[in-house]
Amino acid sequence: MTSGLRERKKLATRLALHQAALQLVAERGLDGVSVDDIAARADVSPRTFFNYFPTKDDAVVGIDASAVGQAAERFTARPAQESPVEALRAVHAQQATEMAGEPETLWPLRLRVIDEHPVLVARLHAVFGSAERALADAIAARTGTTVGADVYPTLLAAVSGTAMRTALHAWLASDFSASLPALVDEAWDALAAGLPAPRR
Amino acid sequence: MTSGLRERKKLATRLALHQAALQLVAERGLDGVSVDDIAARADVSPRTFFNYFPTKDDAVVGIDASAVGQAAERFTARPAQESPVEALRAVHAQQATEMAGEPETLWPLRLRVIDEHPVLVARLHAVFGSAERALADAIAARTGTTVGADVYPTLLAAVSGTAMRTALHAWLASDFSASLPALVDEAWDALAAGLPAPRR
DNA sequence: GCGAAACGTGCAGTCCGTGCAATGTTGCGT
DNA sequence: ACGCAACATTGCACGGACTGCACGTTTCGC
Repeated sequence: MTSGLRERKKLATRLALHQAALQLVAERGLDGVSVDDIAARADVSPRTFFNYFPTKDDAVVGIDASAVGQAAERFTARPAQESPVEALRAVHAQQATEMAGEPETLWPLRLRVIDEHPVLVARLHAVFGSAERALADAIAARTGTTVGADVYPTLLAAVSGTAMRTALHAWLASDFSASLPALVDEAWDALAAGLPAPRR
Repeated sequence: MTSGLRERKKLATRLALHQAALQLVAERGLDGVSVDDIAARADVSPRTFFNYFPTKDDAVVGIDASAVGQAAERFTARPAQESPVEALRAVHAQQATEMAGEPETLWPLRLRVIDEHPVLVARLHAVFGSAERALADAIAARTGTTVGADVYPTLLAAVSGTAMRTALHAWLASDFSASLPALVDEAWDALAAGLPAPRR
């Protein structure tokens, strides 16, 4: 499937750099860590670092563009009779489960580090942003409109990103004791109801 | 009111730098413009540039933190019987009117330039982000919850930012021929209705 | 006016990010 | 097994972003 020694090595190096970046920044803060430090811990030359990430910040966030188109593809693959919101909820449910199930500490550490550095939050937004653009096209296709003619596709795509980010943030705030899928669901419940003031 | 020669000069220099940055980047693109170029056009030394903006990108975006808390304050000032969404709509309506009425070309140019550079979009998101944090607190106060206990305040604050950004983007896409307040309203209609698929 | 505080500026230095060219590794055909 | 072609790693040199510091100049409150 993944085949090739080359491919595997590349993936391994990329992950090593990402984890080195995460750990170091968690210890010393973003400004206390240089690209040279990260490269050193991952056992590659500083120059090689930039073959894997265009930016120090990107190495810390460590989400590749390939995972980005995924959401739009999954959305398109959902049964046609589902409404856009229903389809999105299903996609998010799947993603949330995957994130919560990964190497365990990766996402928590990532989120903790990102949350402490506004620059990285912005970077994360940028990553989501390109996913949302693809998603907007997919939504437009499903509803028979175009992104230019109607606000709906762009709005819904952006809102879905917001829902996921909010859930991730709440997950972090709960110190990862809450269930991520449950938080995602909660967010979508509020959205689907038109954001009414919560009863107390 | 604004008093002091010092204050006025500072404001003027800040604006000069921002506009210099905008124009230059519009002409040559973000990478074609150096801080020295911007400082030169605004008639200050390169070193002085950094007394006004922490970053080249910030000078291009040019939105100060003072305008940021504004949304939360206005929200809090709304009559108490309004629901959170109603109050937010009112605040956004006012903001949209102001933006559309400003020096005319400032926002259009800003949006055009920002939209062409993902890095700047991220920076804009960061600015909105701090506004949203303040807003979340205000929303929590209004609904009698706290930001920690419930997703609602954070979610609604983030969604409101999304609504405004989406409207701004649609405004840009219409080449500024559409009415910004109308676009904002349209976005909120969809949100308040729970984001149903648009009828065709 | 006058002293204190704020502002503008130059200088030196660190780090980020990139193009280029040399060197080492891997994959593949024979 | 061999050698060549493709690709990955690395060092070097460079331009630009940003910061701390020190010094001269301007403005403010009295």
